[in-house]
Amino acid sequence: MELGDRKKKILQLIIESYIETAEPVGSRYIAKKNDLSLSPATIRNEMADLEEMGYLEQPHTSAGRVPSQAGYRFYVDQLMERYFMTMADMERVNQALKLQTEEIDKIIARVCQVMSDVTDFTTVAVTPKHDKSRIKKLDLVMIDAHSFLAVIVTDNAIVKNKLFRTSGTIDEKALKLFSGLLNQTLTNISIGSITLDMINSLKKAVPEYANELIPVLNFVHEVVTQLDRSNLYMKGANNILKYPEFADLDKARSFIEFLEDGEAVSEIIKKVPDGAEQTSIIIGSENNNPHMAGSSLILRTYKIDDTAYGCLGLIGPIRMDYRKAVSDIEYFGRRLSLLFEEIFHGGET
Amino acid sequence: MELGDRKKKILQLIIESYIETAEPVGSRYIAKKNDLSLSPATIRNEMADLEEMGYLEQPHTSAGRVPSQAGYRFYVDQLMERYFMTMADMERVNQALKLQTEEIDKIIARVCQVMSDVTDFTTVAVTPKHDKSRIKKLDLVMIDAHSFLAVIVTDNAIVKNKLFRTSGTIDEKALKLFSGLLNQTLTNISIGSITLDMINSLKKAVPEYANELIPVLNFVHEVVTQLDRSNLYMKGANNILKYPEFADLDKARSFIEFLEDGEAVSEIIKKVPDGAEQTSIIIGSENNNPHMAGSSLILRTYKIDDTAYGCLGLIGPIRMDYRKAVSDIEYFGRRLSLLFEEIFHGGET
DNA sequence: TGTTAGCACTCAGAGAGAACGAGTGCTAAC
DNA sequence: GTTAGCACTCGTTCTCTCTGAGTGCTAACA
Repeated sequence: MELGDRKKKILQLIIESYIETAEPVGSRYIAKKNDLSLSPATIRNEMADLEEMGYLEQPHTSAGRVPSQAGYRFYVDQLMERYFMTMADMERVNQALKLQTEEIDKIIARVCQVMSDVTDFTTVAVTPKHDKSRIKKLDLVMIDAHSFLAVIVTDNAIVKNKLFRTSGTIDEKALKLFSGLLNQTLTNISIGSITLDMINSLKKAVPEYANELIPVLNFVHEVVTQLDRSNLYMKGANNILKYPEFADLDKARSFIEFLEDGEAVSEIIKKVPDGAEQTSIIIGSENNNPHMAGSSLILRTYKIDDTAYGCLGLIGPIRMDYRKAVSDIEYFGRRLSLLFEEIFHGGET
Repeated sequence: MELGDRKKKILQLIIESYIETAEPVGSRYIAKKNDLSLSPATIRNEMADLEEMGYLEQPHTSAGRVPSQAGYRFYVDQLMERYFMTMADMERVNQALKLQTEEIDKIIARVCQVMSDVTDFTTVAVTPKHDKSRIKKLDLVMIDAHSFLAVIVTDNAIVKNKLFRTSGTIDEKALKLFSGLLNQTLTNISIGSITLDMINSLKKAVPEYANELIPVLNFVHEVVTQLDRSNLYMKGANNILKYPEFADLDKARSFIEFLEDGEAVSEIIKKVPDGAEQTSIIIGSENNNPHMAGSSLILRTYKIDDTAYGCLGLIGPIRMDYRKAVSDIEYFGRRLSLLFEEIFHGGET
């Protein structure tokens, strides 16, 4: 059966009312609420049809209707109107983002935090893999006679460091030698192409300093592996406590624990196609994870540079305000892409 | 009135039973539970006395007794027996801590996380002020013709960095000049003694490069201010959902929000005397914050080095297992002090 | 043919009251 | 000083009824 305009309108009204109030919607309410000028009885007929088609459900005989998962899907695909973020929220976002520039990952973590504050949802953010970036400089800074610090800087300004203690005393000269060696071999090639063999071969280059060098090489390997992987940030997991869906405390707590583990969410996000700035809406059980069957995800990719994309996400109950969520996340995604554009190709700071 | 041994024993039993079950404790239960071999009636007399003295309270006539704040205080000061952390928990802690060495703040954040997992409490950790540490090296790494990265390394291995973009092109020579200038003036003196004047005076040294240098100087100032301040980490705020005290969802949520703000907790921790490794127990309204009147804090200082102390904390309901909490936090404190001892004065890595 | 008024029916939720039982304080006897 | 006995309190739980929002169906209407 094809959905007539009137049915569409009714479905939309029901869904939007339910999103707002979390209460089953009755025919009377719809009849009064708007300009269709139809009697409750007529609305009831239409609602019965919509239920038959699978877009609505009835918690029990004497309750109103509630959107089904298919109902939300139809709404999101065909009925949902565009929403615009309020100026106040935009201002808030801009304020939060205009703080000092810092490490990429920290910027992303902060966006995640702000997004959770603004949207009242649990937010996640995946940092890009840095397998395409290159080590720009590998510095060994002497701290005292028994310790030095290794600092790795990449061409997209990621800095990793680690302190080392040595058994014997070390001197600047040995450190210079090491760092020369390391810089020679490992800089200016993409992280993804650095292999364990390459790193290991360096061990043989200075056998007399092997004791000191091996831990440094392990560190390099660790950093390379780390950068080759994307990272998941999650903020505001306890925002779910704001939704009546999670009024049951045990349910809420175990869901928060499940979320904070991060594994499952990562799994879902991985399936988002890479390489284009776009928004995905995953409703309820569409995510194929029984623990999250009652939740929806809105995902949005963002661009770091031509070789790296990351992903932002909102997690909320199925009955979430998709209009607002989509508009919000798109704003954040755009802002973030823009910010990186500025950082990497923009004017002066 | 002085507390006889029998009264003490009864008080202890009541408190420990209440800590375990969160249910008011009746006379029958105490009479049966243990070897006092007294009848419920006798226990009731004693309980009435203890209530009169202010150590116990009655939620209502027909309920059992519940410890008062004064009761917990007396328990903590005089009755509480030593408890030893289980080997399993210790093992868990050691596993979590033996991962790679990294930035001090990150180690502390991780300890905070592990502590929250092991204890089921909300945990906080204050990183030490680094006002006594010194800038060891200030490096400017050229990234491309229009950008460079400033990296600051302190003598206790803290690394801060920031990316800068320049309007004109820059060359290695100018960067060398800058970094020479900066290193000359700012290294090897304690962070606390670096003044804004000192930083500003550098602006005049190379007027021709002022445009490029000023942002860097601002960054230096920012880092110095940051290091001069202690940082608060908080983990497991939603652990409070595990306690029946927070069965009311709204209460729980607003308390979590209040906690995560961090301000109030910082305020309380500030009052802990610095400079010695010790445990403080702050019960209920003793913390002087109405929002936290229903919670207790266990605080433990730890030592980074002779000039810097930090603080770990557990936050839970007043009815918390003080025995276990104290033992746990002391173990973590000791482990952390030890870890830093190793990092800064220990053998090889 | 679509719309509507009318009506019987369903069922969750609120409220009232009764029964229960855990616990108390007091008294009197041991 | 201790304990058995007993009346009393009061939160909790259960049952029952009542209420009202909402439904589906039927028959009349435009």
